[in-house]
Parts: sequence; C-alpha cells; structure tokens
Amino acid sequence: MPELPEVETVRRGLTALVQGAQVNKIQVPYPKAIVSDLQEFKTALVGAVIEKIDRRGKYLLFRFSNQKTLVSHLRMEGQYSVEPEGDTPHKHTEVIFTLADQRDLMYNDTRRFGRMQLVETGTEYQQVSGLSKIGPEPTEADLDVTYLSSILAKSHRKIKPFLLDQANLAGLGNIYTDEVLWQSQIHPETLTDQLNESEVERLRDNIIAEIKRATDHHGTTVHSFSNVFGEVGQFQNELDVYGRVGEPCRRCGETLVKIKVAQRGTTYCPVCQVKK
DNA sequence: CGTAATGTTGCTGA
DNA sequence: GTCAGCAACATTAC
Repeated sequence: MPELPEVETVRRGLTALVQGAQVNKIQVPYPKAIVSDLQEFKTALVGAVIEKIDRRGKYLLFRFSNQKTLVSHLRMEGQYSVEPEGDTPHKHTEVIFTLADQRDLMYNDTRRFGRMQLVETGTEYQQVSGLSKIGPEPTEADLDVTYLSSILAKSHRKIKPFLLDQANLAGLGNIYTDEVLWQSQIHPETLTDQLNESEVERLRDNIIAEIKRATDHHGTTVHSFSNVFGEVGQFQNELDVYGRVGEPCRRCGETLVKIKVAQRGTTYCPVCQVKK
C-alpha cells in the first residue's frame, strides 16, 4: 500500500529513531529480499553508520558512512520497526539490523514483495532499475506544468495507467490516483492527449496538493500500513472515492462505481468524471 | 473455494 | 517505439 506519503512517513520515523546509529550485526532470514549480493550486503554494512535517510518516489535510501546506499522499496506491505535487541522476530521478518545501542531495526513484509539493494552511493540512479528512469517528484518545485503538459500530449495512453507509471512522475499509486482524478473531474479512461490546458493545470495542482495533504496526515491506512512507531495513518478519513464504491459522490450525490482500468480497481463518479 | 488486494518488472503480440 | 494484457512475485482477507 505505501505510496509516496506513506513512504515519506516511514522515512521521517526512521530518521527520528535510527539516524546516527551504527550497525553491529545483520541477519537475513529471507535472503530473497536482498537483490544485490548477500555476502557483500552483510560485510559492507556491519560497522557502518546510518548517516541519513533519503527518499525518492517510493524508494527509501539509507545513506551509510562508508559511501554505501541501501535502496529499499516496500512494495505492497513492507514495514520497518525498531525493537529492543533480541526481541523475537515477527513471522514475516526478513532482515534484522542489530544496532550498536542494543536495538534491532527489523524489516517485516507479509507479502514478501519488498526488495533491498546495496549500491555505491551516487550510483543508485544507474544501478536500480526503478530509479534509472523515474520521473519528477510531485511537488511545486519539481513537477513543471510545461513538462507534464508535454508528456501528456505525446502519450496515447489512458490517464490512469499514465499516472501510475513512475517514469512519468514519481510517487502516485492506486489510491491517490483515483483521488486526484476525482478532484480534477477527469474520467480515468480519458486519453492523455485529449486533456486540455486547464485540465492539465488542475490535475497538476491537485496531485501536488493531495500528496502534501496526505503526507501531513501521516499517510493512508487501508489494509496494513503503519509507520515505524506502529501507528496508522490518518488520511483514510479524507478519501473521497477510494474504497467508497456504492457510496454517494461528495460533489454531486451520484453513486460511485468501480471498474477495471489497466487491471487495477478504479473507483470514480460517473456524473462528475465524464469520458470525452 | 475463488477472487481481489496497495507495486513493479518483464514478456508477448498487435 | 508504443501500448495493452497478462503472468509472476507470495500472502492475507473476505
């Protein structure tokens, strides 16, 4: 479930808890979670200090003192937690970083889809496939309206899969895409080259505002998301369409419907969001 | 039991 | 080259 606001919430929690901590020992009960060489992963990180935790799109970037960067993607249900050293791992604990201050940083993943990759700091944009062609962050500073307008015009896809494609812009997943399209009054199957100038501007502004608002609410918890403190998000109370199929549209009162677009469940208002 | 679920990658064929 | 569709990854919940 983690989209950009959830990953950013995790990043902030990790920063508060483990920035500056040194790794003493690493256990990997689920080796498939490590995409890069497992031995190298362990030997390089033991003794290293977590200097900083960055984020790009839905990727977490742990910056270590020895010029190594641990790239971590939570995919569907990856979670970090910090426990006293030696606490029993959870059923789905995949990686345990024992810290020099007698705590364990655990990575848990019920779906086992999340992946980690260790790279030389600075090479992550070449080394990590998802980062090599990632689009701009959905922020006022980075998501330029001219850029967005130009790639929309060049594409012949439906707007929903276009927005989910991290190469176009980073950070949106199924939930916020449905929300932003409802706010912008755009049908999810609208072809991107059919959007007019004012629709593009509206879409951009809504994307930026929605991601910021969801981050301010510490993300959305619909199935399992919680931050490193085990706390759920607050934004699920603010959702207008996602998870509200059969309920009335908050704008016009019409019953919201759910369809499949590019194999993804998609909820929208058939009155407010009309196909061209 | 069948189906769907939040993400990403890679393949196939049009 | 572009795009849609599908499978795969592995598990849980309804």
